[in-house]
Order: sequence, then structure tokens, then C-alpha cells
Amino acid sequence: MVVADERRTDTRGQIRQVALELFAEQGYEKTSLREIAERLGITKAAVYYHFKTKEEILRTLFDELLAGMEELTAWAAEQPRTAEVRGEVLRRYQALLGGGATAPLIRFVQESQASLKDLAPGEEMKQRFAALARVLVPEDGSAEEQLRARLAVIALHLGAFSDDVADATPEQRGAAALAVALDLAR
Amino acid sequence: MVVADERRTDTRGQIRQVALELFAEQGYEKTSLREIAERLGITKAAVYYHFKTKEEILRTLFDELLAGMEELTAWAAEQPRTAEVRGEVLRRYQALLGGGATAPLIRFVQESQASLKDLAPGEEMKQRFAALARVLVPEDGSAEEQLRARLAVIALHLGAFSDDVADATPEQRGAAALAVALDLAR
DNA sequence: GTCTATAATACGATAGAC
DNA sequence: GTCTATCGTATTATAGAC
Repeated sequence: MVVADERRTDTRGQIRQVALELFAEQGYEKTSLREIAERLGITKAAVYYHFKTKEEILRTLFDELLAGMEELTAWAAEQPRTAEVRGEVLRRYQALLGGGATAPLIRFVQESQASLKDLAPGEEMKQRFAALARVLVPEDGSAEEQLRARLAVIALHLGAFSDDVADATPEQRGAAALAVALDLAR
Repeated sequence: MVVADERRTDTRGQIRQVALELFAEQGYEKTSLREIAERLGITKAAVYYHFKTKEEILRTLFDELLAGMEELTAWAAEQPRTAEVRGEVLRRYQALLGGGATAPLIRFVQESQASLKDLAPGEEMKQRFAALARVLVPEDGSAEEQLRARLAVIALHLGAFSDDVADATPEQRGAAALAVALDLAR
């Protein structure tokens, strides 16, 4: 029987974690593999033992969230396009954003859209993103309704990572974001 | 009397325009001076005759919008914090975004926030941005009101450049964006 | 005002030792 | 699994000719 993957020093996981922090903070292009390696006290070549390319690091960072978004969108597509379903989609999406280290990831996606444009994982994220917004709009939705749906998603994103809201705990920010998102997609 | 600056071939202006297009499309880091020069059929060294550094190009791109935002925020700070004033601020801000080649500029700011973070012009833009959102919130506004104000500004940004809204002219998108922004800052 | 040529440096990625 | 050393290429930026 195969036991759980419990390496004593999970270098691959540490690379992913540091890369995510740096990508979120300063963007993908500006973050070099040398910088990632130095933070871990290893060399660039050691990073290349764990990942074939820089883009592969990015891909593994996106994997979990992409799968969750795909599942959520598929579920939503089978539901009627009612306000109640839209509310449930937003609640489930926010739960998805709350899991694990998703906060820096969603900050990265939100603040580095331009540089993600011509990377395969970024392109897939953009499409999943659009598909999610689509199920939040009634059939033949107006331009205003489409915009409100996009903003509802952005509201949840900002609530998940934004730290410049005065005097609010993460829980308060999350609750406020959900309230605004529900109002936008009502 | 000094006449208007009417050079026959305004290379400096062309550099600014091409740089803005490329920055908006693929981000600041990813856009090289070689790429800008090649689009204009000149060399990198020629670009350096017109601008001392790459960052100086960015600075001149931001100048006009920054001045307009400063003026608008200063005006708003002198008004009472009423819903009517908030509406007028949003209308004036949208007018600001409609002038000249501001659409790619605001797209660039919206989609490359991470890479702009440690560039002086980007930092100034971020602060002007925050100041604008601040005058859109009542005194001691709740976390929800602060988020709504930020989203109102983002709504106008998306309306100014977003091209992925089905079946809508730029005018319709602008009108929809203003309607949503007004609702968010009501 | 634009050019050629180049300096100085960093990047992603690979080879091969240990 | 990590290292040293390096390849090939790109970058920003400068010097100096025309």
C-alpha cells in the first residue's frame, strides 16, 4: 500500500509556495528563478530538477483552482438561471477562494492579467473566469447585467486578498464582499 | 510668439503611442525597447535619444491622467459627502477616461497592477486611485461601502476598455458602466 | 535625429560532477 | 537532490560616427 507523500523536506512544495508569493507580489515576468532559488538557499539548477520550466511552476499553482472552477461551472450549467442559483454559485466560489493558499493566487490572477495573457495556464484561467461570469447572467443578459456579473466575481476576489480596507478583519472583508457580490448578481 | 509644437515627424509622440499599445497588450516588463523601435522602423538607440529611460516613457504616459485625477479629487474633497456629489465625481471621472488615448492606458493600469507596484509612476497612480475611491465613501464608511466605492471605479475602467461584452457598442458599454457605478456608490 | 557597435548584466535552460 | 559551470540569448543603456 502506498503511503501519503511525506517527504522530510518538501523542496518542490517550497518552490511552489515561494514562487506564488513572489508572483503575487511583483508579477510573473519580474520574478526570476534565481530569486526563487535564493530565498530557499538553493541554486537555480536545483529548481530545474523539480520543474522542467518556469511555466510549469505556474501551471501547478493553477491546477487546483482551475479544477474547482470547472466543477462549479459545470454544476451551475445544469441549474436554472435564477437569482437563487446565482447566489449559491457565488457562495461556493467564495468557499473555493478560501481554501488553502488561494488568496495570493487570486491576487496574482487579478493583478497580472496582462502578463498572463500569452501563457497557457493564464489563458485557461481567463476562459474559466469568463465561463463563471457567464453562468451568473440570465439568458440574453444586457451589457449592464454582464458587467454586474463580472464585478460580482471581482468583488469576491478583492474580498479574498485585499488588505487595504481600513479596520476590517478577513472575515468581515469576506462577508462584505459576498454581500456586494450577491447584490450585483441579484 | 511661440507657435504650437508641430514637428513634421513626431517620433517622440509615436514612441509614446506604440509603447502604450504594447504595454496595454502584454505588460510593461514584457515590452522591450527593441520591440517598440522595430514597430517604428528605427533602432533602440534612437528611442534613447527621445527618452532617457524606459520608465520615463511610462511617466509621460501617466502624466495627463494623473493631473486630471488630482484635480478631480481635490474638487471632490471640497464638496459635501453626499450621494449627489459621488454621482458627479463618477460622471467626471468617466469623462476623464474618455479623453484621448486613455482607454489603453486604463487597461494597462487595471491589468498590470503587480508590475506597476515598484515603479514610481505606478506607485503614484495607485495612490491617486485610492484617493479617488476615498472621496466616494461616506465618512467612516463600512468595509462594504469601501468595497462598493472601489468597484464603482473598476466598473468605469472596464466600461472604458473592455471589449468582451457581447453585442454592445462603446457608447452602450459606457452607459452601462456608469449606471452600475452609480448604483454601487449610491 | 538616427545610426552602428558595444558594454554590462540578467535571463531561462542544460551538462555533467558529486 | 543539489551543485558548479556554462550556453545562447535577451535586456537596458551608452559611446561615438554621420
